[in-house]
Amino acid sequence: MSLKVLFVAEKNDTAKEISRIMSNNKYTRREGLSKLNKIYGFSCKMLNNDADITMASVSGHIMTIDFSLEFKSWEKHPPVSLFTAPIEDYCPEDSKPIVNTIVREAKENEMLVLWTDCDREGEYIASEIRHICLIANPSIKIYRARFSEITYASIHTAINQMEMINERLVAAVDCRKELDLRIGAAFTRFLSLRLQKVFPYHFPTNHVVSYGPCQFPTLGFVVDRCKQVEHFVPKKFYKLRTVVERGDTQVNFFWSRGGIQDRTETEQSQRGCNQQSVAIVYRVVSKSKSEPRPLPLNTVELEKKASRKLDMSAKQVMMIAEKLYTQGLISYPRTETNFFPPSFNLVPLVEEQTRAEQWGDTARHILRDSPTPSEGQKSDQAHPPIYPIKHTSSLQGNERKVYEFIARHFLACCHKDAQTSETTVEILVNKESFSASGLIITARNYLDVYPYDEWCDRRIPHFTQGERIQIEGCIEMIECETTPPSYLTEADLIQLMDEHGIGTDATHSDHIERIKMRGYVDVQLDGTLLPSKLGRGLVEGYTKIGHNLANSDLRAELERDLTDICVGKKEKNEVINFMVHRYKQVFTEISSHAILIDESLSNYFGPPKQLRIEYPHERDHYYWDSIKTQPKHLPHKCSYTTPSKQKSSSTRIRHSRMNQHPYIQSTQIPMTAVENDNNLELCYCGIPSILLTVRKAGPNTGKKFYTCNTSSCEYFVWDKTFEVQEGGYFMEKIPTSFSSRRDLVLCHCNYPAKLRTVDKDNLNKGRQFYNCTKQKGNACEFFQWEDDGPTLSIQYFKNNKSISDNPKGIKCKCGRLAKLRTVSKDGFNKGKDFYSCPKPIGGDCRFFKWAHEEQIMISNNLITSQIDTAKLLLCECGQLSKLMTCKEGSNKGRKYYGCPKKNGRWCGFFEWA
DNA sequence: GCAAGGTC
Repeated sequence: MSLKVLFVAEKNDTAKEISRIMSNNKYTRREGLSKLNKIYGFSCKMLNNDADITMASVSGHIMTIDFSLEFKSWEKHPPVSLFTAPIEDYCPEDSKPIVNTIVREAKENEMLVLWTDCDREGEYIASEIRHICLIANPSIKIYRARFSEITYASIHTAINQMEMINERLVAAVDCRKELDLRIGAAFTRFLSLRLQKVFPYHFPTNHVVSYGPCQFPTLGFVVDRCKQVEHFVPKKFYKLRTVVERGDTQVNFFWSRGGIQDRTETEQSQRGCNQQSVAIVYRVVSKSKSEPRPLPLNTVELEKKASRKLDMSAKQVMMIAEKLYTQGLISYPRTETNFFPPSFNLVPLVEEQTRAEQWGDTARHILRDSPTPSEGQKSDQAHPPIYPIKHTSSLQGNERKVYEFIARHFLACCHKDAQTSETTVEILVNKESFSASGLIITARNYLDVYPYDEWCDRRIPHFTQGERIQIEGCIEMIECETTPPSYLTEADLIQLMDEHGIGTDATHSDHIERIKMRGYVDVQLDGTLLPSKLGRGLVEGYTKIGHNLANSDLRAELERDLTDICVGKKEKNEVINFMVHRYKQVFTEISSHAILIDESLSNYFGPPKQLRIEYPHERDHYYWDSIKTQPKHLPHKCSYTTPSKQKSSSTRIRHSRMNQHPYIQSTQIPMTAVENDNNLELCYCGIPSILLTVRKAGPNTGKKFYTCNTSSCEYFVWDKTFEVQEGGYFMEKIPTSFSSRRDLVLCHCNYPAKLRTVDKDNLNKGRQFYNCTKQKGNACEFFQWEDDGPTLSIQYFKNNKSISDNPKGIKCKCGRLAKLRTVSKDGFNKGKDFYSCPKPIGGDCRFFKWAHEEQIMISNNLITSQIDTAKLLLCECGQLSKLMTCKEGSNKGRKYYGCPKKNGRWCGFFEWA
């Protein structure tokens, strides 16, 4: 009885090649449910058994992740919530035929062998396939085959040394995926939504201003280079030169000391030399040198060299390479490997190229000496270097250029190094040495087929050692200047990304393309990259806040953590928790200082067109989080105002804002600044905040709140000493003397409190205090020492609901007599009475109870079982809050109350149950 | 509408 075994590879190409090798070319092929992934069949020996093999494949990752439906809307939840929002795995539509094929085949086999690439992502893809197969066939035995190249020897070694999936590698990829999504999405939503509001003409609704941990460092490289160029200060330096005529040739002899910055010293040497009329040939040296042929081609080199030499972007090059690969013209183009394994048979590949009209001769020449490929050191342990498979002469345009480059490069590295002879002639003039050199290519070898390396002869006439040359005193001084570095080309950028570990070989060109698409960089006519106004403004804004998100160190640090997970030094959750916490802190600081980003962008885009501060719940959605997380007293980074200049009057405050703040000039929603002289509420900038009144019609009309006086931070707090209720009372904060205060002290029942004296024998004997005038049982719990500091005073207004409205003495959660109020908001419950805490909103205990039980109406969208009726809470927009459960994160399972509204109408109310 | 990573 034969073993029935299912093999699954990472891509169809690998599946086919493994099948070919293991079956000695005797395999069958049938269609799968996915057009691109065929199913191969063959028999072989496996674990000392006969085995019937079914070889299937996937196309990279099967599953992907995204936030749960609840968090898909950009407006429903603040971006900061994405740091902890639930994430779900799902199977995209185009993966379903692949999954269905694997499921079908897994049911038919007793063993599964995973042949995915031998890297971190390959290990993860293996785990995805395992997951699917186990659902289809829970008893299937699972093994992992590891191979570093697709050769007979490697495949047979892999099958005889099968292993288990390395869970650490899987955990590392899990970690990367989650962090990339959370961090990328949080910052992208935050920035997009903000700029859409602040610069609506430049960033209309739905315009995306993205952040990603790879794309932003890529932008950072471009910005850095641009700044290096701009800040470059040229320095003068001086050289000496003399020109010697020999026959028809003029030979430039340059001062052996090169260039020096000291002009006086150079002039002294020049004068000394010019006193001589004769130079002596001191030394003539000729030496042979090898000019090495290129290394076998990997992806990074293909992108770099082809984009340099073929006038194409790296992305274009890769897209064409992929097309050539699918046409069977070249090998797999995503590879890090730059050496051919010893077992690799190059001869048939070179033979194929003898058919080429332009380089066929070189191919024949290589075959005569047998190919000897150059050898690099890099390997991805999965793929060979890029080489041409079939010759074709039918390609046109850029496809032809890329194919020709790959073919010529392949032949060049199979050829021999070029040989040169370099001759250096040194002359002495007044003890100063001058030299000239020439270069002759003695054997072109690989250069015959590789025009991308530009070598040419630089001939020098014959000189004899000891020879005397007339120079006739013509030593000249040349004044030079140092020059700035050049702007980055795509090739330079790929080099930097490679060096700093930004992205992978397969994604470098994607990241470059993305920062072009987002409008962060512009491509110059010469192909170099310059940061756009947007790209530059963003990097400058983040840097001003103190978090340069464009720095590549952030990604490098994550890569180190991922490596630590792979080697068992760290745990996945440890890294996720740490990074989420850290980036959330960065996010909070950036969101509370985002004015600095606006400011940086306004340097390029002009003043913002819209007032940022409107009605609190219409402010940026991260507002809610910044209040909840209370990032108090961040370093003062405001640049607009100083506290001392704006304390005298409300009018002056407003003028100072209008004069100094570009946003205020285009205020669309009028606000009133209130007398603020004694305000000690400091905003996050550490300066006195301003007290404003909500003017916009809505449930909070007339309410007052403190916010940053310069709009430099996101500070926002409802004023707890003011409250305007329908027909209610008006509380005003006034510092009162103790004597004048006496008649005004009210208890929680809103009755004048009674002044009493402690008569018990204790430390407070004789001390006076206020409490409720009513008898025990009916009295509220108000208590206040008479000799305490300034307190609140209250003026009555008409129609105040009184104690008679709470005859049952219903108390709120903080022990005060609950206040009877009426729902004024339009809606199902308008006009209904309810009891709530008497304290102003913001400082209240959030107690809620309908005045008449029979009136209890629950919105249709709430399910009764979800509501803890003992704790009905009103959210900030007047709705009954909804009891919900955290689905993920450190608070998983913990219940909380939140605003029940959806679709961007969510008010931000939140309280742990 | 957001990230980065596979592959096609």
